[in-house]
Amino acid sequence: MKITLKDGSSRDYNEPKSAAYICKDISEGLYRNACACKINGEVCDLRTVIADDANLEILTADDPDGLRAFRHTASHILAQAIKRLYPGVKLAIGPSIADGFYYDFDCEPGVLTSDKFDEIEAEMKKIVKEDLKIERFTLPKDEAVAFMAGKNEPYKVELIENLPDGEEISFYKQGEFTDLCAGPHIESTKPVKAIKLTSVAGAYWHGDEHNKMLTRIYGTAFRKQSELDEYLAMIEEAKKRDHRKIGKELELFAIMDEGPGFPFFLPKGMILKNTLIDYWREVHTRNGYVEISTPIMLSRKLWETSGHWDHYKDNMYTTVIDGEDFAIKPMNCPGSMLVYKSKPRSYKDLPLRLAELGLVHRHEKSGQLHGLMRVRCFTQDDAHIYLTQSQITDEIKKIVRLIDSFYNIFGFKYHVELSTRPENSIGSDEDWELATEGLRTALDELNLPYVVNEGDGAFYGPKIDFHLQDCLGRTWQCGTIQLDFQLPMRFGAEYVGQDGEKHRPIMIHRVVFGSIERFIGILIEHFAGKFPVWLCPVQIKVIPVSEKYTEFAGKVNAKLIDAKLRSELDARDEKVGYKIREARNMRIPYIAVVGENELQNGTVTIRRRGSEEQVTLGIEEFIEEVNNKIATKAND
RNA sequence: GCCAAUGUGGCUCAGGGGUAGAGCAAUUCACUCGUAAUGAAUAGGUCGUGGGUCCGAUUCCCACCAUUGGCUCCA
Repeated sequence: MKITLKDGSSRDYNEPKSAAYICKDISEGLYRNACACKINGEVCDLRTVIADDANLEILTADDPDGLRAFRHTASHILAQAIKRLYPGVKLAIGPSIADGFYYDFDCEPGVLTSDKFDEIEAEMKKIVKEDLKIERFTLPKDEAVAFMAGKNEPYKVELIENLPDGEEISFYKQGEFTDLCAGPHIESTKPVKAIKLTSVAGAYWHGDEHNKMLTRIYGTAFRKQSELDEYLAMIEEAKKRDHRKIGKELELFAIMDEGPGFPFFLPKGMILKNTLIDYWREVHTRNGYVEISTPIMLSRKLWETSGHWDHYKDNMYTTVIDGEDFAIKPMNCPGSMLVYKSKPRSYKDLPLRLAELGLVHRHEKSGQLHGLMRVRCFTQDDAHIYLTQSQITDEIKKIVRLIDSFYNIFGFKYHVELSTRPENSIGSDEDWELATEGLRTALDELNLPYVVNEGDGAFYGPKIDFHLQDCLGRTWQCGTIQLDFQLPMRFGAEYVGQDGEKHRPIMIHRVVFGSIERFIGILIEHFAGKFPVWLCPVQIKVIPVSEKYTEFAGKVNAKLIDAKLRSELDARDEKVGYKIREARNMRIPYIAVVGENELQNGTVTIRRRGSEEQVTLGIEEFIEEVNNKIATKAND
């Protein structure tokens, strides 16, 4: 047989050989680092025996698939250590994940807690040192069930029973420990030299909250201690960008015990928020949107018509006014619908784009609140677009381009998901089909890569979601575009067509920021508080060298404020160095120092954020520089 | 909501069965200063809340609230 390698070279063998054998044949060094391989493009175990001509690629821990195999082995080592230390614990599942691995265990409460990590890690290191050879074997399904039943592992039995009949079930054995596993795995426990358990958490069996909660231990693993140390240092650095920490430091927002999930915007955070909104208004006006504002609280009857009372009631805050039920709006759409219906509409009005910066309230469960990212009241930069079926694809494309252009300003990377019909939904199959195809077509025509999220749509229609990343790589849904045939029908919305007949419009719900609160959270973490100048709550700090120059500094500051720049005077009786330090800590982009020289010449000596260099400029010249920076919305 | 951890002055944190400490911030005074912390003094906390155990609780136990990491859910 002929084995073709990644570099195009090939090797011939007269009899079937394992990938591991061939790898060793290529190079001992490569073999030492090999974790898995790709045979004809498919990720396989190194133990896989190749009998025919094939393309072979050896995967090391530098390759994502190789690293996955490596860390999957680490998760087995964790399970083995747990079984040694706590034989009564039952095994569930243990895959590798983006930054490491986890394993789910069923145990009595309090058995597996983070204070046991030292002990568990010590046992894991022992297993690594033992250099246990990892062997793969398969069993027919019934024997596999019997095997795991014999080991008293009910979760494994359930997993096997759910596998297709007639399939050979694969197992991996290392020393006394055997686990049900599809693989691939590395060949021995020995290379897993740098392991760290990172956290413990509850996780439902099969991810279903009706099932038992298991204990999940998260960890990560590398080939070298230095790589692990580097990773942990990187995580520590990333945590310094946490919007909750920076939000406090820069006095942007606060969340008080008196209002869990209800953020307060402080003066500086309010500038950030308003600046974003100003820009948003400008762009939307330019793009044919008109703005409305609808009440925060509306009658139960409205929510019954919209379907929210039946489908969203657990998340709504309600009250009683004059003996009648009211709900605080969790969404803006029904209000928008009433505005649409407030007068007769013509086909000439469509697409009608009604935008609203709507403050919505949703009762999120206590455990899911997270700084500004997940709150109980937030401002959606909402818009509802009423249009005809033939206008759908074009309009969706326009919105996608709009969202893309917004995110590009900040340099955000995002990924797109298309979510389809959920179980708890309203509307006909035909409408769902039509709506989903409309979204799909727009994405396809724009050549935008996306993943499909089956069953994850809103109860009234499918959606396109835009996801942004926070400092730790967790993704948050921000922009979304939802197509809705239901609400226009429920509310009996109409327009008069060219034919003089009444027709039903289709509705698009869309947000760009998503929630302004969440978007600001992402913004803070993305820039680590070093916002582009146009967004900075304070753009310039004017610092007099001593009290003698406070008056002059005040004049400079006033001039900057007159030029519509956000400038602050630091008139405190402190040394220059002290005030500079503080201005830097506040990530202020321009520090303007004035003393005798500047007083004589009518200049300012400035320091730009990120630079130690001092430049003396005329005041007008400085104003021009800052204005240019603002106009371009440039990031640092 | 579920699993686990945490909760000490405005902030960051130490301590610990005999009713609390540091640094920064604040206030006052002195210095009048040229690019990442001038010095001194003063003030500030019933140790998240409510119960319980104990001669005595901030410390131990229970409940609740909030926060953090996950799960589930979601903008």
